[in-house]
Amino acid sequence: MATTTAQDEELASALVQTMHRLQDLHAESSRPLGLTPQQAHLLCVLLGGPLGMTELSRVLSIERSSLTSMVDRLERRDLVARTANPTDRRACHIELTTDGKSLAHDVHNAVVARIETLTADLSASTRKTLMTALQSILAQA
Amino acid sequence: MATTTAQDEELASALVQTMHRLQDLHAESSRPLGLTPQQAHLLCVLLGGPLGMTELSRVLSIERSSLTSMVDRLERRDLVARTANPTDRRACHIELTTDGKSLAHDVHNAVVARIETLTADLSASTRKTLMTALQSILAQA
DNA sequence: TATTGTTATACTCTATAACTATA
DNA sequence: TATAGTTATAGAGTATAACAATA
Repeated sequence: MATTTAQDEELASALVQTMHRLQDLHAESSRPLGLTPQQAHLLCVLLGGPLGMTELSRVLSIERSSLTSMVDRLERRDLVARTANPTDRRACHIELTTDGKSLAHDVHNAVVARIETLTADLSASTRKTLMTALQSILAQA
Repeated sequence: MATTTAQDEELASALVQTMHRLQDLHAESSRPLGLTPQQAHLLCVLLGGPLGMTELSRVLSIERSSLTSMVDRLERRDLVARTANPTDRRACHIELTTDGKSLAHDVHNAVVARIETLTADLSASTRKTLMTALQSILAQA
């Protein structure tokens, strides 16, 4: 059985605080570009290539029905497009338009730039250990 | 002028990914307790003591007008209460009720428990470095 | 005049349930 | 039957602008 120490809880709390701080920063970077944080996330995910609705909803951790309206709004702004899936007539691919790709790059760069200022003070070795730790955490998912 | 290396960007991207993963985990921990992630955040902030609307909106990074309706909903469920501020009749304190305090502890414990499973694999020294790095990042804010 | 909090309004995000078209 | 995506609906989160009461 797991014994939870005060240090464990402090670390977990620090991770939660950092999450909230990064969320704020993400929102602050998205807004000037005319995007909600959720829209920014969606566009950045699509930088990796087109995805179907079911797959995209899984990546974003939202219901497909919620995604439908999000995609509707972005499609109206010509930031994404629904394209037919040749091998399955029920399905579609969601892909970035030229404008969408450009905006996705902009928001990604803005977020990364903001975060880099937060990590600028860290030593090279701390940075390396941090990277390893984050990869370990992400691997649990 | 800042020179951005590929490693800097990788670290920033890993932080963003971790943020999204922790957000999901936070939502998954809140929902079974009947709370949205935003409501859970609000309640947990109030564990530190009562706050005025302006102060609370600043801590949560939302507009005061948005906070009004959130507090309305939580007050209807008897999780928080608005109490008068004796020294300023315009202002009020938002504080946890007995039920609210209990629920706030529950959600905090649930989130911490989930996060601890993610960091369980890290060595003591990695954990220590991670903690230091997070504190440095949080200090920038 | 400035500040505290609320109201009015309009969008966006989100889930659940029911539906259609296709596999 | 199962899956992909949508529609209908309801509630929650959010911002902007305008407001009342108090400082």
